Amino acid sequence: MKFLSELILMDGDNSFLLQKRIALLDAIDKVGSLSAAAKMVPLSYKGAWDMIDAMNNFCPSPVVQKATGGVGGGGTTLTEYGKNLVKTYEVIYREHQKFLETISHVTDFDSGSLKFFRRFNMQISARNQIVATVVEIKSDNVNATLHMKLKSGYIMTSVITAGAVENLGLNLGDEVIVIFKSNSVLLSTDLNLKLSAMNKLSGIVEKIHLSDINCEVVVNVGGDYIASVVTKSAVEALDIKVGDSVNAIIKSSDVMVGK
Amino acid sequence: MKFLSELILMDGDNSFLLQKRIALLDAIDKVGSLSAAAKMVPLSYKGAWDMIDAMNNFCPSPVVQKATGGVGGGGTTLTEYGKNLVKTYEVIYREHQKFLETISHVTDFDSGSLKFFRRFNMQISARNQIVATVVEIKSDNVNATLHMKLKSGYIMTSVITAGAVENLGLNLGDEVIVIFKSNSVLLSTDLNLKLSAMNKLSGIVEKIHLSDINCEVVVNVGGDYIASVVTKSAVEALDIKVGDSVNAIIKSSDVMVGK
DNA sequence: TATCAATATATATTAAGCTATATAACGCTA
DNA sequence: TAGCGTTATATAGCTTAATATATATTGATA
Repeated sequence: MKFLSELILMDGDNSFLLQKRIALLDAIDKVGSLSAAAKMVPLSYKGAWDMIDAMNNFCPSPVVQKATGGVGGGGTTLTEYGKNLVKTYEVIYREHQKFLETISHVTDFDSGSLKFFRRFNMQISARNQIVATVVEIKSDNVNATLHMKLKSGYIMTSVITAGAVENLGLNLGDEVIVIFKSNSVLLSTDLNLKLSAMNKLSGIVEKIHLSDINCEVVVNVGGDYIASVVTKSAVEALDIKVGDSVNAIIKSSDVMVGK
Repeated sequence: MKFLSELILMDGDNSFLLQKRIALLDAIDKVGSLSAAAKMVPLSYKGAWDMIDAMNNFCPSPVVQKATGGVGGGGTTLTEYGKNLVKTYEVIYREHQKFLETISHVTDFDSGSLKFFRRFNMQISARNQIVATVVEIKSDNVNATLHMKLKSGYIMTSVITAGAVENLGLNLGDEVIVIFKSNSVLLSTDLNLKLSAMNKLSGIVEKIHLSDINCEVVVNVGGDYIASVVTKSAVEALDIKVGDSVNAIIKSSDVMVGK
């Protein structure tokens, strides 16, 4: 979807104009008329008309459908494509704002470099990335123990270095991402198993994906999906099938935190 | 450094103007004169003068030092502050471009959401994040083995899911970030130790940071720093001191990859 | 002290974009 | 067929910002 980034983002010259364009689309969706939407934004009718015309020509698919004449004189409505454009813009805009906020914190003005990490804007290979809220922080000189609450209600524990807590600026109540590799996830069918200092999450097996040696098992834990890679023989020994109840077990030292 | 983000980034209305401002500063630094720099950008003299005046007034510290009269008529030179501004802008600009490029790939236009991860723009708690280049990819249905070359020449191995390789769009030659927790790093003084399927990196102990129970040891491996957290007793047993040669050992399944 | 090339400052012109306004075309309804 | 509120289209006017241009000022140097 390269075209989208060009329309929305590369337009750095005047992202302000872009915001008006999206506001216009949004208003059209609400009002059903270009002239009325133009007044809402506000924008002159011709200005609004030119914008829509430009977008319809530029986009691979029209953004609005216009009707002239008829009862009520006609009207303008968003196409499915136009609605997607608005929705996508909002996602990207929010993410962009977050980017702007973050980068000012991690940039070192005096040296002209990124303070902690060379790149913080990246995707990582870990399959398991779950949103959570920090509910407790315990720290000594070297290590810190974090407790985080998932939306399913489960509390997860992570042990990371105290330096990392400081670098991330972690505080109680922060929304964070709990990260762990699928290799770090063990499975157990003994639901009453007692373990210390471990994360134990009960869920339902959603999907099983086999290869010659390994096996990826996806477990639904209260709406969050956890991927586990275990050996094929382990799955056979436990006799795990889709729909079974299982425990996903993750060592707290295998759990990382992102913010 | 909140002010910086306001100057550089919040100026979304006309980041184009901003680019001109930076280009002007850069030209001044090269030429040593405002009028000559204005011609280079290009920009009218008054336009350039107004820009500089605005920046000098807006910034907490002047951006340039101007001299009128004297041999050669005077001149304009960047202050230390102005030089930092240019340097910092370049870092942020590059990072911003990367952001723009990435977000168009991970945004799903049809649903208006982020495709793979809810947030990819984050810092993570892992202390060890080292730049490397992908030199080999072996993949089966579930797992993939990656070989990556550090700038020090060492090859590191990572085992991640095949799905992750696909999501990240990993290819040979890509620049990636090797990520692992300091808890996953073992230390050994037996430099000839043979291990299979492990990452073994020789380096020099740079720093030792003690607490009651744990101990953080920082090892310099050919210019890259690797942090290891081990128990205090282990450090005492191995008798590790700053300046010693040690091996840092990381299981390949503990190594994550970021892009 | 005259000279020189730069800064400092003001004014008129140009360019671009948007607004305001007017008018035509349209097609359903009563 | 007359009425309506909308889209479609053209034009004149306003606003803003940048440019072009001109002129004064400055201070070390020959």
